[in-house]
Amino acid sequence: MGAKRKLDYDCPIRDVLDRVGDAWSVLTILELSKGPCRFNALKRVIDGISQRMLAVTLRNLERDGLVSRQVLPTAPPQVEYALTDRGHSLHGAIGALNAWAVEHQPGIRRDRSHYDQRPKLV
Amino acid sequence: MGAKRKLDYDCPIRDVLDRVGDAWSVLTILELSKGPCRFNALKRVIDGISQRMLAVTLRNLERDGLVSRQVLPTAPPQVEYALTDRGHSLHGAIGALNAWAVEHQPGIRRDRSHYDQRPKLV
DNA sequence: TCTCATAGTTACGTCAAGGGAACCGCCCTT
DNA sequence: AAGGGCGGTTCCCTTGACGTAACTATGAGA
Repeated sequence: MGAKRKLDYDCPIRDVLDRVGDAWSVLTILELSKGPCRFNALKRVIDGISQRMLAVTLRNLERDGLVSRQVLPTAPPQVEYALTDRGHSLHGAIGALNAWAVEHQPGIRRDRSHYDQRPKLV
Repeated sequence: MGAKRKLDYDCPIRDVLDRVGDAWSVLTILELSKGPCRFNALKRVIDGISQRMLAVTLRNLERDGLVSRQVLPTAPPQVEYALTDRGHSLHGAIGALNAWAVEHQPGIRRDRSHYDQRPKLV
């Protein structure tokens, strides 16, 4: 069984982790938390994302009701993406994790380099 | 550049996501949150994990100071893994995310199947 | 002596996530 | 008429994550 186990998700957190574990999803949510944004604007501001991955990511977020997609009747038609209420609440939850990360990163960094430098005393 | 971008992590949340996004890490933390446990005991209780992945996962968790590894002077030597304080606090943060997941899963499920059934009105 | 358990490591093959680039129709500007 | 931005889709190919299986050492028990 190669790669990721997309196994039966009776477990709710797995559903979330599938989204939160994906870096592009998180970055997209973080960007959209600042306000609605259009496709190419997102593409420009999310550093390193490919056009394809942005499309895929937005589709998944939309599918989960985290992001809304609105086609503006302009010419040429523009598409505006925004966080839904649910998306905003997930952003909050991610914020909590982010707070943990910010608080503990220095210690983790320290332990990590310490671990890497120690001899292999298997 | 295939698969995951292990890019420069100035961003703390990326560090966390690298761990939290990994299903095995989360499952391991959840198991260890119940109390210390030995290698093969973990292997038996974490459904579907391979020996190799458990070893890799534990190494990474230990490296980040989330899990401690203690060799017991028994014969044959047994190795007991346990959450550190930091590990416990991460377990708390994951719990928050889990709460969000439990609360929103029904809605997500609904939206998801709704999305899947709607015609492709591109 | 043979086998089992404990706690791994190493080698190898596979498979799908994701990057890159080309392509699409539409409209605007030059 | 030729380019350029918008909002994607489709294809191919690489690569890294992961499972499988074999191998390690040590000591207990039959």
